[in-house]
Amino acid sequence: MKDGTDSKTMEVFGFFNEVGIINQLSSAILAKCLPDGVHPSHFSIVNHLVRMGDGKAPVRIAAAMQVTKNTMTHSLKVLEDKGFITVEPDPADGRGKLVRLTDAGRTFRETAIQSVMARFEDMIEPAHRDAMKRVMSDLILLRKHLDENR
Amino acid sequence: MKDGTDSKTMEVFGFFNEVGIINQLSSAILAKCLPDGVHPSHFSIVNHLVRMGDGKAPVRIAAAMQVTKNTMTHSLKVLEDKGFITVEPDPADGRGKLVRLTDAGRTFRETAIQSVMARFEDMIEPAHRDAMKRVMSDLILLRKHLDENR
DNA sequence: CTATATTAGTTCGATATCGAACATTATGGA
DNA sequence: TCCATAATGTTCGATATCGAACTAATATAG
Repeated sequence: MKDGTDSKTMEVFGFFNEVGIINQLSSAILAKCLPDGVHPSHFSIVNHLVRMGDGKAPVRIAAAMQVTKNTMTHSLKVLEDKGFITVEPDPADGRGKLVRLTDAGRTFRETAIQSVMARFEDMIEPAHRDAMKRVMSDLILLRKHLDENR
Repeated sequence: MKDGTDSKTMEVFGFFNEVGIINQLSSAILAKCLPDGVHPSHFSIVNHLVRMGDGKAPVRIAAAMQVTKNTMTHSLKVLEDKGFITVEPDPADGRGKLVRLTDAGRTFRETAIQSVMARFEDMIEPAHRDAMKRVMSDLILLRKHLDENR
């Protein structure tokens, strides 16, 4: 108001501001539930491979995770060193590689999820679950639109 | 479902997943609207000082931005080098410093906001503004709760 | 079939961020 | 008053991420 910003701008910035803070807080919580040396982004990659299926090319995972290829190269190296994934050449494309989960990777994900949910047990009350449910469809709408028009 | 995760976990992770993607996409858009060498986090600091008033201690800004003190030290150095802020010792507390905006800092914020909103003009339709308005109160509820219980 | 353009992955240098340890200054209780 | 405790800001080393340039392999146009 007093800074002269118009109402549309304040609405849009206000929305993205709330989203940014919630993301930061939830990432911080997740980070504390992960083993030392495992970053939330590493968890996201493993989680994605469990949910969407493994045997994917790094460039596909990078696109899904919204990071650059070089970042993915680095993250996959970390996950491979930890034994959570394997990275093999793609027999069908000499340029490509295929990423596959190991049992240790799947176990890591299960453990991490249990740890996070245990943390949330004391924290997320029914009212908050209801709020999450209420906003989901709109968030998906906005996410899809931003994703398609970036 | 097929991965055996229970429905509460899927709800909670689904919510934070959408929030994370939206945050990433909006940050990427903001980043492209900023001058070279200015990070979205730098914009956030200046924006915060305009909205909440300047003359604050770095540790206060760090708390508001949800980053550590050392990160704030670094970011303030960047902003000072760019001439967007001044950092002076706090006369009332020998340990502290006070951060103040310069005219260049305020101008930078105005320009950045105009640039981002111009980008959003072609992108955010009335339906999306409505969606943002609908979710705001629930997002604020969740943000406050997470913030208080971290 | 060959030359060009595109794609996958990597490497390099730079920046943002973090945790831990540190020096300096305030504050509060004996 | 004086010492223990806390708070502010900084420094250091490590990691995540990015953009740009590079190599190798594939795809496409002529």
